[in-house]
Amino acid sequence: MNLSKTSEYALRIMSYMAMDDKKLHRANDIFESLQIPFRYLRKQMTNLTKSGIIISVQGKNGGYRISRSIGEISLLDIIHATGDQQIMTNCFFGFENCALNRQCAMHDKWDEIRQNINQVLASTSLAELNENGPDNFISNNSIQITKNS
Amino acid sequence: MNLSKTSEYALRIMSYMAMDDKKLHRANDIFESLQIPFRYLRKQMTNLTKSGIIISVQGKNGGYRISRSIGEISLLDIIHATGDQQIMTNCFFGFENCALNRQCAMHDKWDEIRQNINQVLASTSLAELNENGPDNFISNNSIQITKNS
DNA sequence: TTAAAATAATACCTCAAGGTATCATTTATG
DNA sequence: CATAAATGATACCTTGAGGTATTATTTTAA
Ligand code: SF4
Ligand code: SF4
Repeated sequence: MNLSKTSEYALRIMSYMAMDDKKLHRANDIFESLQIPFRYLRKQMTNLTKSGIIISVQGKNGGYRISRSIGEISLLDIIHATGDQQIMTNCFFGFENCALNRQCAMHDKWDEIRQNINQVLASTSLAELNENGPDNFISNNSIQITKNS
Repeated sequence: MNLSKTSEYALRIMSYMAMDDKKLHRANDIFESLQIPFRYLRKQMTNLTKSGIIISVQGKNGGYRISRSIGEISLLDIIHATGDQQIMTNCFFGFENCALNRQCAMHDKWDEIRQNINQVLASTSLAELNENGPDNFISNNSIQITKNS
């Protein structure tokens, strides 16, 4: 599997924001804790805003805030918010149009794997994530990317 | 998850060849049953040859043959043969360098998912695939891509 | 020995995801 | 009001995976 990098970023961002979920987070603060190129992060923040999963406040002292209770936001919600709708291809072999007269040996196995992943992502909330080591998995070590304004 | 398209193609190719595993298959025959762009398929055939998972015979009446018993070739072997060494990123968030003072809530869940997938891929052989609907999952419907020599 | 039928090698093209740069807009505050 | 500090919009650049095109090589068989 590969989540798109964009989804990985979104997951980092939301997890970070969940650590102080009522706060208005500035893009700059988020940048300093995550390892995401600054301008790309900025772009994605407005994307996430458009998706409705966060809200933005413009102007001086502006920033972003999680729009719902972190107990109600699943990791799958976050992935979907980025536009990645389907995380794994339906057919293991990548066929768009399988005849499916009778299923091949991989069909059910693959289906099971996909369901398993979906179940984990759908049942894990930001709140749960937040209870467990957010100060760790958010690599709040020193910044590794230079910002360049 | 996404296997690379190249890996999906390799899985199709090997599955197809496994249907007649002692035969010398011409690239052209393979092309007509799978939905893979012809020239790209040709390129990949020589790649697979270099990897050793198939052997090639040049010249007129040449072609490709599976190099080992299909009972000994796992789907994971095929994926590895394409150069895709790691099918899922280790860290769910895509961090290269997680501090890991204490693991975050996703670490074990993600690990389990990865192991599960690996286990399925490593334990499913071409032979098993071949017992179950190869005439179906190999979309041997009419060709959908034009070959252009 | 020559032509045809196959694979091999090499170089190039294309496109979307990821990333950057610039300017515009909004808002707080002195 | 003017400035600064924040986000928004827009356009562009870069890179690698996927895909094409061309030429070279190997082998069979008429
Ligand atoms: S039966 Fe096999 S080939 Fe067909 S869609 Fe399912 S996994 Fe793909
Ligand atoms: S603990 Fe969490 S953030 Fe760290 S490597 Fe594991 S999954 Fe990634």
